[in-house]
Amino acid sequence: MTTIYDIAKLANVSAMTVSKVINNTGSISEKTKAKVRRVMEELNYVPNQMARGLVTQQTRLLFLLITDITNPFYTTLARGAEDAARKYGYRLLFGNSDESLEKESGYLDTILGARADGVLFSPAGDRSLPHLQKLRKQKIPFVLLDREVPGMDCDVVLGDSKEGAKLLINHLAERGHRRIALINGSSEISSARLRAQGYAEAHKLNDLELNEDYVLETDYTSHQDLRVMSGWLDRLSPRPTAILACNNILASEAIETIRAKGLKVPDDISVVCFDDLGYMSRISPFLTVIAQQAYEIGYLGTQLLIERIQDKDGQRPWKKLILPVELISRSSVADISGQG
Amino acid sequence: MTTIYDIAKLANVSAMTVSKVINNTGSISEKTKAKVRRVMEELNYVPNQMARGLVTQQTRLLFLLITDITNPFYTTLARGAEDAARKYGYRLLFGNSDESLEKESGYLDTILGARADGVLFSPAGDRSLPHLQKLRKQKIPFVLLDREVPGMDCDVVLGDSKEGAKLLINHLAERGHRRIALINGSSEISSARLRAQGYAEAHKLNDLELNEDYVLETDYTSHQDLRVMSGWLDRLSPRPTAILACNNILASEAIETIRAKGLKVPDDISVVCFDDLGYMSRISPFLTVIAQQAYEIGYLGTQLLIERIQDKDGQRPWKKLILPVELISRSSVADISGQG
DNA sequence: TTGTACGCGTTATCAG
DNA sequence: CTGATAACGCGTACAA
Repeated sequence: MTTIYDIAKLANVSAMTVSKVINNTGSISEKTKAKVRRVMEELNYVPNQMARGLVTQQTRLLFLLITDITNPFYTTLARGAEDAARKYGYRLLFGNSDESLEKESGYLDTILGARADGVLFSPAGDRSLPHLQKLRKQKIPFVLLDREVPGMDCDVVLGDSKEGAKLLINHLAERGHRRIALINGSSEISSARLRAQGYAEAHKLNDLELNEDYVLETDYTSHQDLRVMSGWLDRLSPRPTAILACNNILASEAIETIRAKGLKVPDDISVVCFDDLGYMSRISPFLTVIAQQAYEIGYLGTQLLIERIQDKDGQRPWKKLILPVELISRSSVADISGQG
Repeated sequence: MTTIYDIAKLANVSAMTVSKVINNTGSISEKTKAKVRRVMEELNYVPNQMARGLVTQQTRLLFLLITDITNPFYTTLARGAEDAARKYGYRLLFGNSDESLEKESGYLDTILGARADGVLFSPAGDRSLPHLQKLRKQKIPFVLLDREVPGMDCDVVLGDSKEGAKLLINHLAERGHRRIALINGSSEISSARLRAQGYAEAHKLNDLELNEDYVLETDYTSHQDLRVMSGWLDRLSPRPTAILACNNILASEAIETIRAKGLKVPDDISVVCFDDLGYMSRISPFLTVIAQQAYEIGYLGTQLLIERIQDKDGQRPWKKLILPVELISRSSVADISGQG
């Protein structure tokens, strides 16, 4: 591949002159600049970022690790991160951990090996802690997105999970629901814990009875979810009149489970969940959801990260941003306040 | 950051020995290996891939460039690519060009600069040709996904767009539709052209009249789409009884447009499109679609790419894989064969 | 305004 | 089995 030496030879200058032209450092006559640039064009020269990074000790590369690339919440978040990165002159690369600690670890090696300048990290769960510690030890700045990890002080940007759960329960309670089940993600995920808390608190506020059987903990994205849900729902007696699913995928699984039993949503069971479905909601405005500001979480997180990178070894305190959520009411909830 | 020299010093060996332990090259006594490994653990050592890549001239990094990260078609494709890459010991990074040649060009620089071993490329359109030529000139192997680019001979993996369009038109024709509009993507995108062809051919086969006014060409993902569609639909007289949208996003916009006029889908206008909605289809099994084998396109494309990479300067012919599509019939099509 | 020497962290080559 | 040396492509510091 072409190097600055190839360019230098053809342009009859030294390699250093080429380097200076590329980086606009030092002072080079317009004439030489033009000449060098012409040769670079001809040879389709692209600076080797590895060599460059090796000497400058920075890559201007940001890395975004998300846990589910098929979830509109994360892809919208990615868009926000991308826009912010672009604005500040950084490049952004994505990785998808698929909720797996193992895959996460693989991406960590990629990140560490590539010496990314910073990382936007949506951790698979609390057990991601060692991964974060690794990052910290190598002094690579990172910002947690969507999920916190106990034991790690750092910048975080979150949606207001607890408040979201409360809004959802209130919404259901207002419509006469008193038996509301919760299909939660793993309790090793901070947002799932917060949502469970909101669920519980809202129950007290609305004077609803809490029933442990009504709470199901699942892995996100598990292929077993459907089977587990089905058995769980069968065992529930009396049947809940509503289900709060902790993300859109769980909601889709819940709906499939319900329908497989010949029941209808919302006639027999209402379903609400966290995270909107992007433009898919336009096609069938069905699910009542808590919409998080996904784009903003990505955008603000990236800004925070870049500030950290640029204010090297500055000792200002960690920031924790909690963005408000919004309830979008559609048609997956039945009003049963007239009955019973 | 820790280097092999730090390790070497602490382990009382030379840097070379450390390198050999890392790469399992040469022969090192088990004892030294163990010692070196212990020190690496302690210091959380991660090899610098930049330095490594500089000397080995390979990165074992693959790059996947997609045009819309929020579209389930591409994210499913990404999953397939990821799995294949992992299987063969490569790392996969994503970029999102957002249908923009400019952003695509930015990612191209990243890819070229990072000296990726290979690229999975879903081009923004025909005008991506110079980008591909750049890649070719630098001898970086690539495989085109989902879209071809005229003038560029290379490996390609596609869904069968023409056949898909035909299936959709046949499906509509069988249900009595004779005025079917087409909302297409830019004619600078190969898949859009093929879909238009399939649309036209199926019209002839079904003895339907072709009406140019019934064909709308849009940018994918344009914010203007909604306004344009609205005006276009108003001008159509008589109104089409069905619309074929060339991807799921266009379909969502079409549906929104239709509903904004107080019309119903499918009662007043039926809507079908390309690409399924992933798990979202479970929530509301509404849209009748042509499902492409997104996962397989990603997986096979990656396999093809890796073969190319490993069989360096082999002169075997380019492969063009066209994967079959499947029509999934749901409820966005009305049967009007009984009426007039 | 331009060029030389050196080092970034690693591996290939070859010598011990 | 282990180590010294050069080289990968580039930028910094300094010299010319």
